[in-house]
This record gives sequence, C-alpha cells and structure tokens, in this order.
Amino acid sequence: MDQNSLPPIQTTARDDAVLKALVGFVRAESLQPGERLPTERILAERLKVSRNTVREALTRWEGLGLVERRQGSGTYLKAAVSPDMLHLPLTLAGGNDFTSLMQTLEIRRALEAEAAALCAERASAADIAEIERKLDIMEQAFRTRDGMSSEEDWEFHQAIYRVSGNPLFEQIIAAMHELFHRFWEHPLGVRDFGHASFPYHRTIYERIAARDPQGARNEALKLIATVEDDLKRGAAKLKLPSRT
Amino acid sequence: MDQNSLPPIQTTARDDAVLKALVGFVRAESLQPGERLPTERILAERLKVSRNTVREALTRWEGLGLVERRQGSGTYLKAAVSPDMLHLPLTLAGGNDFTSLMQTLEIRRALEAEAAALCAERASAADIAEIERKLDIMEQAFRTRDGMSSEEDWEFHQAIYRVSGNPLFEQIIAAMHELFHRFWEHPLGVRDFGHASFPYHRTIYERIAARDPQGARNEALKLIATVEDDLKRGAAKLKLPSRT
DNA sequence: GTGTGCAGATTGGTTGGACCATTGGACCAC
DNA sequence: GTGGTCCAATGGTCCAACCAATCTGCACAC
Repeated sequence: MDQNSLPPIQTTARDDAVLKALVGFVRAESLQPGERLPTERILAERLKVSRNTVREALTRWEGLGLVERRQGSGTYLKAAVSPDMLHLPLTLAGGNDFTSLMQTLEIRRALEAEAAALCAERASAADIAEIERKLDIMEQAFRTRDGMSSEEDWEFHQAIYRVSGNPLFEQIIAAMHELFHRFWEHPLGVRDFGHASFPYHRTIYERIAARDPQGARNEALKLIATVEDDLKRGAAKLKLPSRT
Repeated sequence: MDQNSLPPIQTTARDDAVLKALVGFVRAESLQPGERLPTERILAERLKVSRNTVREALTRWEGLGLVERRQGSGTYLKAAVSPDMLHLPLTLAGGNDFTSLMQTLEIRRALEAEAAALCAERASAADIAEIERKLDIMEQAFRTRDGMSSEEDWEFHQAIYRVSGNPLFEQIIAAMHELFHRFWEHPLGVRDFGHASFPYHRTIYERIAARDPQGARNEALKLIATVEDDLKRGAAKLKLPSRT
C-alpha cells in the first residue's frame, strides 16, 4: 500500500498566510531592498490578525535575513522576495576551533577562485576601474597602518563578487565572513596576520584586468593559501582546540 | 582613528538571550534531535520573560529549521545546536527561471571542483574503493535505464563530498540540490539531459584514485560545464524566462 | 544662518493574561 | 481488545497596555 497517497492535511497557518500576503504586497508595490514596509500595527489591522501574529511572521523572515527591524524606525526589506523562493537555512556548527575555521576557509577558497574567474570573464571597463579603486584604497590603508585592514580588504573582495554577476557569492561568503570577524577579535598571536596575502590582491586585479579567468582563479587560490598558512601558524602558537 | 575599536554596544536582546539559554540547556541535558524541549510556559517562567518573548525566539529557530513545533504535543529539537553556530540563510530568488539556475550552478561548480581536489588529496584506499562502488552502481543504472538517474548520480557525488573531509560541501550543495530537483520534475525538453556529463564521473574518479588534485578539479569543472550546456540548450528550447 | 537641545509622535520590543484548537493519554462501556 | 469520551497539557492567537529606541520638528542660543 502506498502511504504516500495520503499526505498529511493542512489546516490553519495564520502566520504563513501573513507572509504570503506580504509577498503579494511587496510585488504589488514593487518594493526594493532597503525600502520600508508597513508598520506592524497597520499590517495587523489590514490583515485582520493580531499584532502578535504579524510579529511571529516577521520574526521568521528576520531569521531568514529577508527583513531587518529597527526599533523606533520601522521594518525594512533586506532582500528580494518572490513567491517561490527557496530558503537554505544552513546552520554550520562551530566557532573558534581550528577545524571549523579551516573548513570555512576551504569553502571560501572554492568560491573566491570561481568568483575571480567569472569576474575576469565578465568585467566591463567600468567594473575594472571600480575594482582598481577599491584596491588602491586598500593598499593605501595597508601602508598607512602597516597591516591588513579588514574593512578595506573586505570592500575589495565584495567588489569582485558583485562584478561576478552572481549575488550568491557575496551572500555565502558574507555569512562566513562574520565567523572570521568574530575570530579576529581575539588576536591571533600572529602579529602580522594577513600580511602575506597582501600582494595577491594586486595580482588578482591584474589577471582580472587582463581578462584572464584561469590566471585570476590561480591568484585567488594563492591568496587563500596564505591565509590558511597564517591560520595554521596561529593555531600552532595558541594550541587552538581542534575537534577530534 | 580606528573605527573598529568602537563596536556597536549591546543593549537589550531578550530573545537572543533566550536562545543562548536554550543552547545551554540543550548542551547541559545532552538533548538529541527528536527530543522534546521544555514547554513555552515553563521556559517563560524559568527565564523570567514573557511567553511571547519565548515564542519569538522559538519562531526564529523554527524558521531556521532547528526545531519543530507540534500543537498539543510540544516543541522538538530537529538539528544539533551549538553555542556559536553560523546561520547561512540563503534565499534563492525564483525557482524556474534560467538565471537562478545558472547562478546556482556556478556555485556548485566552485564547490564541486574544490571538493574533488580535496578528495584526491585526502582519500584513503578504503575511501577510493567506496567511491568506485558508487560509481559502478551509477554506471549500471545508467546502462539499464539508458539515462542519468539522479538518485545514483547524487550518491556518487555525496561520497566525494564526504571523503573531502569537510561537511560543509555536502550541506551547501545538498540544499541547492533541492532546487534542481524541483526543476528536473518539469522535464526539460532536452530528452538526454545529463547524458553528456556521464563520462566525466569516471574521469573524476580516476583522477581521485591517482591522487591528482588538480586533475580531479579540472574533470569536475568539465562535468559541470556539460550540465550548463544542457541547461542552456533546454532554456533555448523552452524559451525559459530569464531575469533582466 | 547654524546648530544645539528638548518634546512629542512613531515604531518595534516586551509583558501578562485570556481563550481557542490540537494532541495524547486515561478511563470506560461494549 | 475496540472504540468512544473526557480531560489535562501544549502550541496558536488575540488583546491591551506599557517600555525603549528612533525620528521629526520646533524653539532657543550663538
């Protein structure tokens, strides 16, 4: 007997209905990311549900990163929504142990290399100029402070992801970036952490400017390799816990 | 002046605190996925917050797929939780439009190549035997049914991700796999979809067995390239909508 | 003019209490 | 056993109020 022919029935789903209505609203008003949605009170009134229900629905969206709430200000759209959206709530266990960081870095290596290659394929002249601008800013910050500045460095990489034409790169790497940021707060003991990666930023840029996907891919791989080395050195120094 | 030395202060974060406490509870009690957590009322009382606050926290976890709520029964743990978990709420806009699928495929290309390379570096003799077994099953299924079978094909790839030693590969690609599955349900019009990718499964295996990371990476890139070609041909045939 | 500071309105965050709908177990009649 | 009934427990929804952060605009000092 085929038990699949009797799927569980669906009864009430108030807050799901709220989200569905909200998707309709966003589309009807062509709301763009960054714009404000109606206040919770208004939504509750219009949809004829309680404010609590609206809040539960919005909380779910907030957890998925679709929306950002600012007390006293409003609720803002953070990403495009569409009726048949696919949510991938990945939850990566791990924090400051060496193994987790290494694994995260392996993912980043894969994506960084691919993004650089795609960027080299697709960059317009304007795109290349923009990347060079970010590179200059980063290099100047490096010289001024004699050390990697995660802020400007990050801006440079983000520019590459954007030019790759695929927003997923930035989404995924940005999420992992937070993990590293958390880690860098606890200084690593390796005083010149990141120094070694510095020259590869320019070589990546040069390969992109030369429209050389394979070259860009290789330079990106080298850059991540230096970060991995730094990480290993730091781990050895600190005797960082590594998971069994 | 270094603005990084002035991180935003943390004021109230009631529901985050609830989740933190809950993580502690789960660890203290060694709760496994499937087990029941305390009721909302008990949590509210113990943590000295209102039940609504508890519910907002749980709603967020529910949205992330960490817990499941059953009215009249209780709230159940659905996945392992750890104190400093990294949430990666990817939202892929749109299901069936060409652009989204291509973007997903670009991510998969990056990860597939890296996983194959790592796999070639790290595979033990037993690992290689296991991969070959999966390959044989897949090839036999291919010959029997005269076409790619997504089930056995998927098993083969999963084996590679596992041997790579990094669970993130499987997690991320598995999530995206769902998107493709949905898509393949609507047959593409390209009758021999996936046929072209078939031979590369064996070449990937051979490079892994030869402990040749760079070779494995290249073969994986070729495999994804054939899928991309199939997708493009299908899109041209169906006049699939492509986003601007 | 400029900008500084205060007051009020707006908005999300939290609370406590109430009731509904579903679930699952205990109990009972057959 | 089998099926039905009842009941306590639990998540779902609602309401009304207040708290806290934010924004807006006006008055005032310079």
